[in-house]
Amino acid sequence: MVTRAESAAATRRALLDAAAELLDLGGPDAVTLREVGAKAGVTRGAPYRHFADKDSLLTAVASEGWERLADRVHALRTDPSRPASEKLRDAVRALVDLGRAQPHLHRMLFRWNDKRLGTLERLHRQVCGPAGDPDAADRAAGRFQEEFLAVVTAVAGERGAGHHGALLLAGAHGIVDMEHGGHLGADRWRTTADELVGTLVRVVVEAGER
Amino acid sequence: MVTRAESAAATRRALLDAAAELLDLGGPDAVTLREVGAKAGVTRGAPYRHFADKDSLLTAVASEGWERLADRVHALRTDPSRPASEKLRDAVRALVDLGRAQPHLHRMLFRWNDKRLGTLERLHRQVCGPAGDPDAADRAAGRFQEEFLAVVTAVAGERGAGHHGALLLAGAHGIVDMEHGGHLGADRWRTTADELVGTLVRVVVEAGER
DNA sequence: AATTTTCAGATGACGTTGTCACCTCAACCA
DNA sequence: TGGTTGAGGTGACAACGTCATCTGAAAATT
Repeated sequence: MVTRAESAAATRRALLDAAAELLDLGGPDAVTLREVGAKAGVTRGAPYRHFADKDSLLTAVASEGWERLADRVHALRTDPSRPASEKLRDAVRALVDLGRAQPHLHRMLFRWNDKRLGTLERLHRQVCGPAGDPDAADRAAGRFQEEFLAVVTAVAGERGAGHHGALLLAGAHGIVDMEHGGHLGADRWRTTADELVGTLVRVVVEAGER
Repeated sequence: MVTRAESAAATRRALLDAAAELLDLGGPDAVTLREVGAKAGVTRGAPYRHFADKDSLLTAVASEGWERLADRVHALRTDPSRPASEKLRDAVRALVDLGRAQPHLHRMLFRWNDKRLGTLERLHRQVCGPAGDPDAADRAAGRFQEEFLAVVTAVAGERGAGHHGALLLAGAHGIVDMEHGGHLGADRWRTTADELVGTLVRVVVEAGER
């Protein structure tokens, strides 16, 4: 026998999986609540028992993406059998790999607060208080950032670690994003995304050591 | 008296302006063909006389964004009154400024081939031949890249200019994109987007000189 | 054990959207 | 001048997000 809580949890999981799969295949617009429901074996209205709206569902998917990334970097960081510099390279590569394997999810990770127009967002938060769901994604992304920052610190020391960590993250994200857009494909640059990531890490680490 | 061609050209312009304005205000989803038409003084069906579909309209807007950027960098590059290193800094800053002023347009610039799933896209192009509209955006983006590359070459020389140019572009794009997403706002990094751009340019130029 | 409450899920409905087929009519060309 | 063209208007359609309402079974209460 299945308790109600179990059944609900299973449905929620199925909804998240279905949404993630549709996201990978066709991007956010391809994630229709009707099809998500169908894939999860429920009807179009069911998702509203688990998520406030479509955006919340996608935010939850992004949230799990950050979690996975954070776990991976954490495992990497706490592995004593490898030198710190290798760890940093692999931490960056973890982000790049996820971006390569799941381009649309990558886009989602760096877009969960897309709707806010900057200023409007802060006003909204001041008035309504922090919303429940976005904060989950916020926290998950924060966990990844903490882990990543720790890896950077292990290599470059406390001094300017945040600055260089942010530069690494932004650089890696930019490279992956431009690769998706086809902006690195032109043979104008005479390079590849992999070479760029390599140079990025080397150059930033050297700057950090100085 | 207005000729038909003039009237049509004016409508097309009005449609592009309206779409660009709506894009700036609320992102791609806020660009409704109905509202675009209304702003341009026509009805919802009229845009289809000028653009194949909504995506083509947005692609055309992105195309003009690239054009503007290319023009700006070109003017900068051919100004003899300033040192090459300053020009490079300002070329990067041109991209950053546009990203700051028009976040949604920035997103659009790096996303005009979002729908393609990489492999699928190439198959489609092989079968159907190059589509008319995406190639326009492609060319406009290419013009910007050429101009930017020329600026980089003037500073760092031919050797590895493409590599370092691509790294600069990807880095700048990544920084702006992360800023939009709020991922630089956390005081975890103890830095700002401006500082990051500064470090990026300095570090890459140093690497290029070596 | 019987009854009430709760809540996941189903269903019908509504407004909005992109898109198309069809219509109109003024500018254009022969 | 009469036919052609093509920009724009209009009605219609399917798909979508979302909500109000209903249902039935699990859970809580008595």
